[in-house]
Amino acid sequence: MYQLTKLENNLESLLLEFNISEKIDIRLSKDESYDLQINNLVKYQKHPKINEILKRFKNELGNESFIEEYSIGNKNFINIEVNLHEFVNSLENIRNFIKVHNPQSIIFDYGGPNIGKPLHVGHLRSLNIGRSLYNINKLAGNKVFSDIHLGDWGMPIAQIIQYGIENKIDFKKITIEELEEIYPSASDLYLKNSQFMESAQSVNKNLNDNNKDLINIWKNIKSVSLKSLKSTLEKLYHDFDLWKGESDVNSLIPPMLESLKENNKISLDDGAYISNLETDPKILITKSDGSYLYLTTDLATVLDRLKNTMFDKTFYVVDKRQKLHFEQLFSSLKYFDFPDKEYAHISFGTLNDSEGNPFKTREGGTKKLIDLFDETYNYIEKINEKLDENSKHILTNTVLTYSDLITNRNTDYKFDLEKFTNVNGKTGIYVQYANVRANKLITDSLLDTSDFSIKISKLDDSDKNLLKSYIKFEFYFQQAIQNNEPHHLADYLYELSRQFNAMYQGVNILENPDSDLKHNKLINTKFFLIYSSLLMECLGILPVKKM
RNA sequence: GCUCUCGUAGCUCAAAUGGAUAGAGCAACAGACUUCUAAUCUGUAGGUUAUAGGUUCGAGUCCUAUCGAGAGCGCCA
Repeated sequence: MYQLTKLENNLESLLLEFNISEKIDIRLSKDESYDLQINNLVKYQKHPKINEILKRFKNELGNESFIEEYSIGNKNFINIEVNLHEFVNSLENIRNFIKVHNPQSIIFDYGGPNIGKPLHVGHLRSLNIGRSLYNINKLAGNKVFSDIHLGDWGMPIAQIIQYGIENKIDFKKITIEELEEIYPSASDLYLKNSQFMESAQSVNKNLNDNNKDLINIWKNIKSVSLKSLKSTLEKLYHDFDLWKGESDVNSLIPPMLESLKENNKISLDDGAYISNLETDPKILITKSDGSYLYLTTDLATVLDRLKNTMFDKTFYVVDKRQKLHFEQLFSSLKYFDFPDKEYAHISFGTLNDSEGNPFKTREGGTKKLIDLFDETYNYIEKINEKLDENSKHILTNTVLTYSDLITNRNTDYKFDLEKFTNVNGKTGIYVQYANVRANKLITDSLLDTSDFSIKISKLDDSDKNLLKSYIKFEFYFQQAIQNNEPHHLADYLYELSRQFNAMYQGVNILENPDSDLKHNKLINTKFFLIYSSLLMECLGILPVKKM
């Protein structure tokens, strides 16, 4: 952790004197009576100079003011108890402690909603995980860009246009409702009717070639769709820095392909261009009619970003079934000699209904995200009829976010509305409730917030448990940012909230005759609010004022 | 057929990348309310980590096999 960086460095250079190159890792202790542990010496139990090493370690540990006490157990596990007084004095600075040393520039690619159809439940995870990682990296001091990366090009659009042409639909007057009806019919027809398929493919080819009439139709569709998309996203408290789409890179593709041909990176196979990279399966770059694929536009998108957005990394927040696509994309970037940058597929599992089956409407179609929002909203309304509209809105988004982020992103999970809206358990409602209680307490107390000191001797167990839990923040934050896994922070927020509630419930704070005890608990509450709010920010959750 | 994930308490999930006695929540059971927001809190019980081997000081985590579940596999995105 931040306060112990110096100690870690000292211990590392100490070991170097014994020709041991070892990264010292101070971690949370498994032993309940301690806070931190160092396990690095376990593997050197039989080192000839272990006794001397231990002696030097004891010297270093003894000189560290942040350490109250330590013990070296069997097998040389080292346990550390932190000095609460020193720790409490540093608590306010948590926002500085989580800053990275070398800030980087990161693009978050949300793997695009398709403009032909409304946001469906499948988009929820990409939005939640993406927003959380975006916030976490921003708090860490990295430069971040979110790009919704719309699916506004390719076969789906061509299918819609061809369907519209055949059914004499006036695209200038088209509504979102009509558009939403066309897409399923068009894609259904595409699979069943080979003549329609050919026509649609020809539309796709002509779009790629910038046919003016088709582009005008496309513009109408996109504008109608985007308006609806933005209104749904606004309701879910999502926004993006970049509203780019696949269409934006269309003009970059022909020169890119020319260059790849010149450099002998791609060649014809059954009329289509495939990568010359030896892979199984082969990587398809264009279709045999010359039109483009998912991979073609993704490659060109990287070119576009290299030109317009300085970046060190790109994170593709896209579901795990597209693993092969991203493996192909990343190996192609390398094989095609694109500039060396970091690319990662932040994959996630499927969101299923409470039975564990894919989410469907009663009619069997894909379920709209806005419908899931409305159902959750109505459910919360039933539980507490007195809530104002804004609180219901925030709580709805809390439920949709927290329940999504509490699980490891790669695990498939079941959306169980009854479970997720329960105040008991690891739910968004529970963490909001603790935050509301704490806020009310501070407001009613008229606490002087300039004095953050605590009387250590007057702390009871519930105070200490809560205070010591703040030690874990940096560890979980690091876990989250290193592995791109928000669930560590979601789980930790529950732990803090539970411990706050335990402290709150123990004794009456405001009416307490012991003024030191009262002061301690109010300051502790203040700390809880700092941490709880910061965690909510990490997760993309707004604190509710009352509930 | 090939490739890749996964299998942890009755249920839903964790486990800091190989560290000590595998942790939470729900459900169950037993308690605490003329409340600073009880939409709460306290306690009890629940495990041969799918199975069988292996690697080493140490394995839920790594390797091999078997069983079981899911996903992907050039002209969709």
